[in-house]
Amino acid sequence: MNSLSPLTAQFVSHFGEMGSRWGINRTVGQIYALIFVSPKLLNADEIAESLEFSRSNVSIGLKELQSWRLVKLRHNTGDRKEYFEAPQDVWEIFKSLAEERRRREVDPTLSMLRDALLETPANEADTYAQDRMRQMHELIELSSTWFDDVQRLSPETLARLMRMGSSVKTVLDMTDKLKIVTGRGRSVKSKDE
Amino acid sequence: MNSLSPLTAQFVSHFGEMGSRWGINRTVGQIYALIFVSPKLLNADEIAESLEFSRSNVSIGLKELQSWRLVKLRHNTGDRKEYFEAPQDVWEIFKSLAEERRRREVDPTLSMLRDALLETPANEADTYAQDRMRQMHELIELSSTWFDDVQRLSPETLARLMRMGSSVKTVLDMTDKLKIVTGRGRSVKSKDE
DNA sequence: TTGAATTTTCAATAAATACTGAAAATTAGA
DNA sequence: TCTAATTTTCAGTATTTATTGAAAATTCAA
Repeated sequence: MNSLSPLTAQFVSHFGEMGSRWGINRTVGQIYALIFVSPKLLNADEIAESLEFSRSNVSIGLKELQSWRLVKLRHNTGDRKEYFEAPQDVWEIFKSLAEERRRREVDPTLSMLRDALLETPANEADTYAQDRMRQMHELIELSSTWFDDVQRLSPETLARLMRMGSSVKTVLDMTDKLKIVTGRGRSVKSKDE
Repeated sequence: MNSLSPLTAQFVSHFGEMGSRWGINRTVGQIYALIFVSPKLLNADEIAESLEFSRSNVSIGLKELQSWRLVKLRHNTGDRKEYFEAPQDVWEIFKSLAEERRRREVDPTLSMLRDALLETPANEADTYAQDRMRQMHELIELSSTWFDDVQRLSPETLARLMRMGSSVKTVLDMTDKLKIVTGRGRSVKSKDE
């Protein structure tokens, strides 16, 4: 890793390792890490130089990162090169990642499950299998629509919710009581309402 | 896939594909899927037979699944073979998965970041890099302690929270008002309180 | 303890994935 | 339009990861 400060080198190399546990590969992880901590926009040649990868490898990696919406392409005036940066807001980054994983992994699974649930079970075992698939479908559907909802909260509200931690239960209980008293909203029933 | 019903075959093969996008590999994904939808405990030979993998491959795959706490080992009376099953409760499964990912991916990253944050930046660029790392650390720390908290909620409370979706904001606002009126708890201040 | 049943390990091989350099394609200004 | 700068593609190679069969280790009941 040519001329990287020890601090950055450490970070970059950790992301390389982690990258491969993730779907993403080592190179891509390192490229991202480098861009993430860089105070200035970087171009592909600089990245290839710093990380000692071939130019073509960097090109492929950057394409991958763009497809995950983790890096943004920029142009500097009077320079034909393409420059890259990571979005500033880490929440934004987190959301892109989540959205993209959802698109690639969750949605296809939901769609497969939906199809499977429409089929007529051929025997006992199929009936059981279908029931398991139903449970899985329900869980995934519930958690992903919830994630959608939460994502739409303002960062402030979200932070508030998070800071609240498990004491959120008290709050829920409180509002249920209020609803019962005032008669507003539907009261909360058992799981299968 | 020997003698699997079309329904199960479809499910198993989807998990195979997905498995490789995940950290897990194709074989492991398929083994898990098969166990998940099976109405009875399965032993390694049955799995090898159904999926047409070598016995040793199944053995390795099962070890991997156990290390993720995704399958449980059982013994049938009067039979020396080891039988496997997936936990019944899909929430349990989800939690194991999350915990294990955390242990393997999140915790090492947090620890690397903490180390990096203790170092003295050598120059401008390092100062910036460290600041970016601080942002990342904060986000990861916040979301993982939150996840811990949420995980501790009863399934009912959790379901309640989820069903509530983004209207949770209204509830938070409501309680803030109550707290102000009654003077209980600390009021919620700006992000950097 | 022994030994049959069973699981695990391991070295060899196969398959998949990553990486490179060189050539082709694209781009934007002259 | 032409050309130099730049990015992308691609076929070949290297590396990593997955898979297997056979041998070793373990286990449990007799």
